Formats: sequence, C-alpha cells, structure tokens
Amino acid sequence: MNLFSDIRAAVIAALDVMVAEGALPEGLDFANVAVEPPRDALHGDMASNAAMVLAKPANRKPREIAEALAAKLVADARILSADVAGPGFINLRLAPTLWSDLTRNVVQTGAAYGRSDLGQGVKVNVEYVSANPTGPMHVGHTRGAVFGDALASLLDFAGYDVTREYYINDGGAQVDVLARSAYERYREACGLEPEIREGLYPGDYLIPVGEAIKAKYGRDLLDKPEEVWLVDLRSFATEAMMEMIRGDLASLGVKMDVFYSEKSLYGTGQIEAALKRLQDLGLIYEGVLEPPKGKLPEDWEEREQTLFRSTQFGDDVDRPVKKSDGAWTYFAPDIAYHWTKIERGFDLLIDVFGADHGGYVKRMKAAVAALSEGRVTLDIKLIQLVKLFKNGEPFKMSKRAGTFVTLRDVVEQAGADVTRFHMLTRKNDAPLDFDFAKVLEQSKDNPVFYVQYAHARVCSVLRKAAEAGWDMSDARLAKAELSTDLHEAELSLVKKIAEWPRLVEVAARANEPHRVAFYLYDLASDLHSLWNRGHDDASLRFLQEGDEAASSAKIALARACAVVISSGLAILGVTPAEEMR
RNA sequence: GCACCCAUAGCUCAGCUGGAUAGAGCGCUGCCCUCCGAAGGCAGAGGCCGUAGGUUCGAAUCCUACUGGGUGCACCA
Repeated sequence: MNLFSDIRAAVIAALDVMVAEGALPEGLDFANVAVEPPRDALHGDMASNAAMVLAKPANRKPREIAEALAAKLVADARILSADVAGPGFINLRLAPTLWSDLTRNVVQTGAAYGRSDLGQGVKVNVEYVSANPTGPMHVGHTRGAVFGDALASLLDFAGYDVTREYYINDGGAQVDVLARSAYERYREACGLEPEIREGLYPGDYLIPVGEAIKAKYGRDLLDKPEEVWLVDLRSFATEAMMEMIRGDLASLGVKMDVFYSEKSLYGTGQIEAALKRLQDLGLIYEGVLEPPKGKLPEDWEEREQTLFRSTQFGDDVDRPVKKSDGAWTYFAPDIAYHWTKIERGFDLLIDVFGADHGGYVKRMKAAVAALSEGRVTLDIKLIQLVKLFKNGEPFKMSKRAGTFVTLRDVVEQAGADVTRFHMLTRKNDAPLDFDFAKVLEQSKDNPVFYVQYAHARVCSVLRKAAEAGWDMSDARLAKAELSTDLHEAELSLVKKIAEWPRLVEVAARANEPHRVAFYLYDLASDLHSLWNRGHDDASLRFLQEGDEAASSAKIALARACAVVISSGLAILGVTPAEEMR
C-alpha cells in the first residue's frame, strides 16, 4: 500500500474527468503532477502541485484549475478536504480511517511494505569495490563497498533485477609487482633474506602467501629466473589476495554475485571484439593527440596512437586504447569489460568509483554510449574520501609506515553495523569523517544507536505485552483499529510510515541510499518523541495497562514502525537490534 | 591551463531532481527530572543558501560568469 501513489492516482483520475468534461484541454502530460508530503504539517496531510504544473500547457490560471480539481477530489471518500493555497497548491486532508488502514496494511505486509515495481525488472549491474587484488581492503574501499552494497539492495527493493559485481584488476603490471613481492616472501619462508626492493609491496599480509608458495612448490623456485615462476605466482598470489578480499567483504556482510576477471579478457579475443565494434562504428582512428594546454609534461613528445573518438560523446579529448608500443592501455580492457556487461543483457550499468577516478568518468560513459549505441546508460557514482579520526585527532594513514587502516581493523573495532550505517549518513559525493570514538558512542547522538534503539523499544513493548499474556502477533495486530482521533505525535509517526514507499522510489531514482539512512533517523525520531510523551501523558503509552484492545491499536502502530525500520536497515545492511545492551 | 565534484546556522550535515515561512544533530541559552518509561525531556536564539547576473508564476535546487576548497589531467593502473 502506497498512500501517496494511491492519492496521486485519484488526482490523475480527477484530471482525466476534467479533460473529458472539457475543463482541461486534451493531450496534457500529467507526468510532472506530484503528490507530496507538505513542508508544513499545518498545510494538511498531502499536497499536490497539479494546478501549477498544468497551468501553462492548459493555458488556464493555476488557481482556477486548483479550485475545480479540489471540488472533484473531495468527492473521494478518502479525502476529507481539499483546499487551494498559495499560488495554486491543493492541500489535502485525508480521512482518519486511512491511517488505521495503513497501519494494518504495514503489519500485514511486513518486510514487503515499501517494495516497489519502479524498476520494472530492468536488469541493472552494480559494479563496486573492484579493489586491486594486491592487498587487503582499506577504509577507502570500505565506503565504496558499503555504498555499492546498499545501492544494490535499494534497487532490488525498488523492483530492479540487480547483479552485484566485482571487477578483478588482475591483468595489469601491478600483478607482476604482486608476484615479485610474494616471491620475496617465498624466499623468506625458505629461510633466506627477502629483498623488498623499492616499488614492491612490503605488507606483512604477503608472508603467509610466501609460506603457501613454499608449501606448494618446495624449494623448486629458488634461484630460478623470473620467467620460470612469474606466470604461476601471478595467479597464485592473485588467488590468495582475492581469498583475503572475499573475507574482508564477508566481515562487512557484502556478498557479490559475480567476480569478473580482467585477465579473462586477454587472449580470448574479447578486447579485440569490443574494439572492432567501435572500429565498425567509425570511432577508432590512428592519430596524434594535441599537447595538453598549460604546463607541458617534461617528457612530452608527439606519438601516433590508436584513439577512440570519445569527444563525440562529450569527452574533452579522444582517448588512447593502445600505447605507442602497441600494447593495450588500461582503457581497452575496460571497454571490453563494459561491452560484456552490455552483451550480458544489462539495461542499466552503475559503476561505483573512488573520487580519484573522476577523470575517468567521461570516457567510460562515452564508451558505453558508443558500444550500446545509446541504448544502455552508465551512471558512475564517485565516492569521496574517508577522513579517519581517533578522539578528534586526524589519523594519518601511511602505507610505508605500515599504519594504513584496513577494513578489518575498522570492522573489528567498530563492528559491521556501525561502520555501514555511519558510512551511509553522508552523500556519496561529500567527504566523510570517521571518528572511532564518536562512532562507538552509545547515545542518542549516535544515529546508528538512535535508530536501533527505536527498534529495540518496540521489541521491548512486544515482549512486555507477551508477559501480560496478550496476543500481539502480527496476525492479531493486522486487525487492530486505530482511533480516528490520533494524537499529533501519533499522526506524525503514522504519516512518516506512509512516506516509506515513496522514499524508496525517490532514493532509488536518484541512486542515493543515504536518503534511507536519513529517513530512518527521522522515523526513529518520531517514535522516540511519541515514547517520551508517554512520560507525561499515560494515554500515549503503547502499553495501556489492563486494556488489551486499546493496547493492540497502539502497539500495531509501534509494530508498523518497527517493520519499516527493519526493512530500511536491511537495505543498508544493518541488523535491527531486539534489545540494547 | 583544462575537466569533474563541492560551497546551506558557530560546527557537522540534510533538503524528496523547480514549490509555500530553508531543516536536523552538536554546541549555546532557559525551563523540567522525589514516583509512575531519564544511558534524559521540553523550549528558544541562531541564515543575504559563496558572490553577481539570467531563465519563470516560483530558484538553495536549472543556466552563465566569477570567488574559494577538493580531485584528476598525454602511452600509468
């Protein structure tokens, strides 16, 4: 049950009648007609902009349309009153029985309340994390992982057919570096002194990999030239790193559907095929790029390269797909990779990148637009940096000093729930402060705690009711009748619950899971507020001593709130607490 | 030099893709908390939405130009 879309449908129906009666011209587009929560509760329960949106195309005065529309709307039993206000808003007051209907419906629908068919089963591929398989995940990756995962869940909830995907960058030169670093650890495992030269990965996490290599190959690889072991150790070490990364992701509760290997694109003709396609479209040419304006790089020289005409799709310059020595650039397998996504039948692609990859956005979008001939859109979400703090002091990470903070560190200290929620309380394109002290604080100042506490309070009420020997099962609550004369605090809560399906759609359309987090905070706030009023006004308590019928109505409302918190938290990947300890 | 992102209360940030008098938390100020749900509660002050133009019934939101901050900038991944 989506109260907003129901009422919007009523508005559209009324508009159709007006068209049929000649009060409005034929052929109007109602797409922009919205029914929204009003900014101020004094204005009513819902507001529509219909008259103002249609005024111009209908060539009528907004207030004129509004008056006529309002007159039609009040005929609907669900609509108590429709008043025209301001420049042409129609403020609606709903029949009080609707709140009761809604509450029962939420309890009955349970976790499915708020699910939407907005996505129409459109196949969407969300690629996120895609950390290089050269070491453990660090905090920066963590935010991307949490964001991507929540976005995927959100889209799933909104009716998309979602695939969660991780692109393993196991094809490039960094994997050679990894293999060489692992080889040194292998020598170490064999009792030799490792030579961790400049440019190799110094991390301890490769020590067990070295031991594993020894366990597999014995001393066979010692004193052998690189050609002998490089290929084997590349895949061996990559496997080991991916194993570790999978573990990191699991500790955060992130589970991918697909791990797609870059390496698998090489030697299989896939890169060539993707490039061939661009070539056939006339978008590949041999040429020389203009030198960049401003300060010229020291070693700049003219080179002829194979270029992709990304400028035809809004990029600033055409981009090379081959180096001057004929090898592929990194961009080439990326093109091929995205081509496979298109070929695998996805209608919509979303890439979650770190903000430092911002310069890559235009060319990637260009490639997807070109390959799919505009059929598939690629949305790229850039994730800003995480700034770490410990007790208010900035906490600098340095790979060299070995003080970089891994995902595991964060999850072990803060817990997956806290980490996830906190990282979603900011827009993806805004930098995020992560202060261990603040994040772990158990008080109402901590949004995670605040939201979980609201859920726990409802659970506590249900437990108490059970202790009193009352049946407060969902089946029972789904039949409860709420008063038609709700207190303002109760109304505020039930209206917020009514907004959930609408919020899901808005958040999904914008690809912005943080909106869910903020909504949950507001919802929790309404519940706490109502709860607190129970101090002074016993009639507002959920448990009405000795009055099972009255209690069931109020508990139904509380339960509905918990249902929404629970499914909202599920989208964020946070477990709802049953009790606070 | 160019491109992208950001700029909203003292601080940290929302603002539902153009709607009504711009919101929340922290901090600040005041009141309440013997007992009934206090790891508290209620209320208040605080704003030229970076600046200047433009688009229209209407702009924090869209466009342009500035200012200030971040990121990235020929074959690296």
